Order: sequence, then structure tokens, then C-alpha cells
Amino acid sequence: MDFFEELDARIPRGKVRTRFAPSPTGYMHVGNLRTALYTWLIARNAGGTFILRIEDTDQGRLVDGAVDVIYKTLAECGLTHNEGPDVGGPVGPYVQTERRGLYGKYAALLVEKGMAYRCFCDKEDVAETEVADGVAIHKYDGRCSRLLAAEIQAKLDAGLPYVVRQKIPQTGSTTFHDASFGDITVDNSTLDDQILLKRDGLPTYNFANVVDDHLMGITHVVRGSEYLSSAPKYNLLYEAFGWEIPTYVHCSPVMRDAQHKMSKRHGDPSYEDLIAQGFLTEAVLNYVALLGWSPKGEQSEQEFFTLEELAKTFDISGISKSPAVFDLEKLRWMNSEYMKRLPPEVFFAKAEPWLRQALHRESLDLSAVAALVQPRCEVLSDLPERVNFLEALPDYDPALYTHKKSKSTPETALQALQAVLPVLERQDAWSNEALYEALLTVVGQLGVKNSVVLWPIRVAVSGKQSTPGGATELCALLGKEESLARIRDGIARLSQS
RNA sequence: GGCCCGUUGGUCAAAGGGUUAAGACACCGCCCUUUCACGGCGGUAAUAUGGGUUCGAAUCCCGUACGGGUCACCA
Repeated sequence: MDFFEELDARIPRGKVRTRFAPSPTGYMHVGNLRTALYTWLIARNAGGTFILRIEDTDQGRLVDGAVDVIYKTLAECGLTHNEGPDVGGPVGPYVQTERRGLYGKYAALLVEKGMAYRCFCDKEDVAETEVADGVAIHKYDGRCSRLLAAEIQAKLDAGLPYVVRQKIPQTGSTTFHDASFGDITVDNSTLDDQILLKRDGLPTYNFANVVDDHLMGITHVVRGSEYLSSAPKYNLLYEAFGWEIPTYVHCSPVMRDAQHKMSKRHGDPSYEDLIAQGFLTEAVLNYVALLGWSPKGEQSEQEFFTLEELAKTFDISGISKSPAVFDLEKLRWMNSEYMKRLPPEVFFAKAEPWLRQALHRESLDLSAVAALVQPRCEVLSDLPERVNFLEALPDYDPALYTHKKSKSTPETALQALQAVLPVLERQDAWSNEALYEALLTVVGQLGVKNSVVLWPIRVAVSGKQSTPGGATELCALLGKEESLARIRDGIARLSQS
């Protein structure tokens, strides 16, 4: 067995094998997360193997701890990998820089087969076919492919540096198949003799990908649609090696708006950013799954999916070809749905740190606050702003006392507060129910609509237009002393104006 | 500019020759209610465009427009 046969013998066959191959940048794009999810789902759905491979050949972009971010994110999302740098596997190593010895050998093999050639040209020698719009088009004219054996030897002997280029046929066309885009055919004349091995002996991304995917036995290649145009060259490479071509699944990008991709640089949130803002991992995954994919049949109306349900339902043909705009509003809605479904104690545990940002008073029962706020919380980061009035009564505009639908005016509000104050001063039981009952008595005495009395109390006690919970709920939370103080303050404000 | 891809309401999308063209978010209205919210009910709103093919087209074909991708010794 030679070197190549030995590596081939290690490749597991007969099962679906997919891979997620991120560059360690230190964070996870939403688009990346979606690719990882789809890749994982394809493997899971088929009972196959999901592999993590780290593509770290771009040393210049290396970030400390970036690989850990990848492990952490995948684990947090439940996208567990069966093979990878940390867990090992039969076709390692799973870090590209640790594989660098391989590529040169495969490039040499291709040269030997006549499917690639050494090119001694300088970067500057490469013909630049000038084109309008200031776009310079690089298309190598292939001159080094026509070098005679003796000429090549002479250059090698002279120690001239070289790159290895793929030899692309001059005529004919190449067709490749994509699972979501279908068949795509291009003229070979539009393809460049692309560089496989750089002057420094390291592979280009495209070459490393083909070699690694083959050696790892990858059956489904899921990647962004930006690689669609290089796919024909991949096919030609696979054919040159005589390797089986995997199933391609190209995914259109996740957009910020109609014409821009989501990008960290433009301030769009990464997965980590969303989590830091208080989105739940499950909600983000659910949302992202439906961004660019939809289930078949009956389930196309379903909005909520667990990972397991997705794994059962996922089908490549449901992936859409057009780009999808990321809609934060809808994510917020979905997140609120997940929040509501959380057991109260779990919600409280998540909400507590956020509540503490705004609330410091000892007397406040935070778990009661959490209970009040849970059904109306879209994102945890909204909480401090929503509950801060409990800490201290904000300065507010007496105009808040006017509310048409509740039939409340500054005059009726003043009357109501004045009528309510002595009753509450005598009130001992300070629960929501007891307070409600006491206030209904006042309402009866005044002979008005409930809201005429309750609206002003809520305003006086909160100083806000909208609050989590009604008047008596807020009073119960604040305690007797604080509630009375705020109502007196309200009376004072109303009397002044 | 060449090549490739895409285009169903504001957004995500279903429907792959025959439907009143689903559903969800957002928006609006009504009901409920101890305000807002939650919940319930309802509503506005779409096949980019012009030609074919067909008894019949969102669906198939061609052109146009618009948008995106790509054309690196980056990944």
C-alpha cells in the first residue's frame, strides 16, 4: 500500500458524513450558525456522522481562544460533533494546519497525472485582461502548462519558486449538480487555471477543501452560495483525482436588508451578541432554522420546533435558493414565546441578573417581579428599563392621568386618589386580592367604572404609561408604605396643575 | 464587463400546470380585561415585467428589469 492508498483505506464508507468547517474568527455569524445547523441536521436526519474541522490556514487572521468559542457554541446549541480535534476520529487530524504535509503530495500526484502543472510565473507576469468599470480580470494564459520537460527541469534546477496550477480543459463545458440549485453548466473557457499550491507550499482554500473532504469521506458539502461559482472547478478536481463527487448543498446568505449580507462589521449581531442580549439559544436556533428552510406539507405551518423535531423533519429540498432577510422583530416574537413557556423558576434564574441591574431595594420580591414580567418579556435585556420604576418613582407628566377609554381625567383622577388614600391607609392585608377587594368598595361608593379608580392608581404608583401588571399588583409589590407615598405624591402633582 | 444564481404581501415563506395564491411576524380593527400586555376573533397586503407554450401558467420556455455572487499565491 502506498501513501495514498493508506489514507484512502481510513475513510469510513456507507454512511452520511457531513462537516462544519469554520475559520476560527472568535465569534459565530448567524449565517454560520445556520450552516452548522443544516449540516448537523443532514447528518442527524440520516443517522450519519457530523464532523468538526478547523480551517485555520489563514495565520494572519488567527484569534486567541477562537477555537474554544466554536466548541462552546456548538455544545450550547446541542450541535454535537462525532469527530473533531477534541474528540478525535478515524480520519484526523481535524485541524487544517496539522494536515499541511498532505497537500503537497496530492498536488504532486496531480502533476504526475498531467492534470496540474508547475507555474514559475511571477504574480506580475500573469496576464491581466483589462476590463471596464475599473475591474481588473485575472485570467492566467496557461503558458507554463506548455513548458517542455527540459525547460521545467532547468527551472527546477535553478531553484526557481513555483506554484502548482490545475489544468483546466480549454474547450467543452462542465456541469455540476447542487441539491438545492439543480444542475449548473459553465463553459470551461470561463474557468481559470486556479492555483492549488501556493509558493510557500501551502494549499489554497479550494484545494485543501477538496482533499480534506475526500479524505474525511464527506458525503454532503454544505456551504455558502458564494462558492457556487467555484464548484465546477471542484468537480474537475475530483475527476482529475478520480474521486467520487459529494452532494453539494449551497445556501444563500442571511441578509441584513435586501442588498447587504449580515456582517459583524456593520454592527449586525453575531450569535454571541444575541445571547448576550438575552435571547434564548433555543429561540435563536428555531428562528434561524426557518430562515431559508421550510418543512414540507402539513408542517409548513408549524412555527415551533425542537432540535429533535428538526432532525426528524429536515429535508434538503426545503432549503430556499433566495437570500433571506434577518428580521429581529420576528426573532423577538419567537423569543417571547420561548420565554413564556419557561417554568417560572427557570425564567427567574435567567431574569434575576437583569432585574438586579435596575432593582436594589431589599423589600422587593424579585421572584414576584419576575412572575409579573414573564408573560410580557420579549428579550431579557428589556427588563431593567421595564421595571426600573419599582426602584424609584420617575418624574412623570400628569397628562398620563388622562385616558379616554378608562374615562379618566385629571379631575376624576384626583377625586379617585383622594377617596382611595384613607381606605388604603386603614388597609392591613396587602395582597393583590385584598387590595382589589378594598378598591372595589371605593368604586361602589363613587359609583363609577372600575378603571376610573384603578387607572390613576396605576399611574401614581408607576409614573409610567405602560407597566407589567395592574394597579393592585404593583401596590402589592411595592408594599404599603411605598404605595401610599406614591399616591400622596400623585395627589400633590394633580393638585398643582 | 464576462460568467453564474435569484425575484410570491414590509419580512420569513407554502403552493412545483387547474386552490377564493396557505401559514407566521409586523401593522390595523373588534372582543375580553384591573392600563399596556397576554388571550380570542377579524382585516389590509403578493406571484418584478413583456412575450410565448397550453383548454388552463406563480409553476414550463425566451427576452427585459432589478438584486446578489464570482472572476486572488484570502478563506
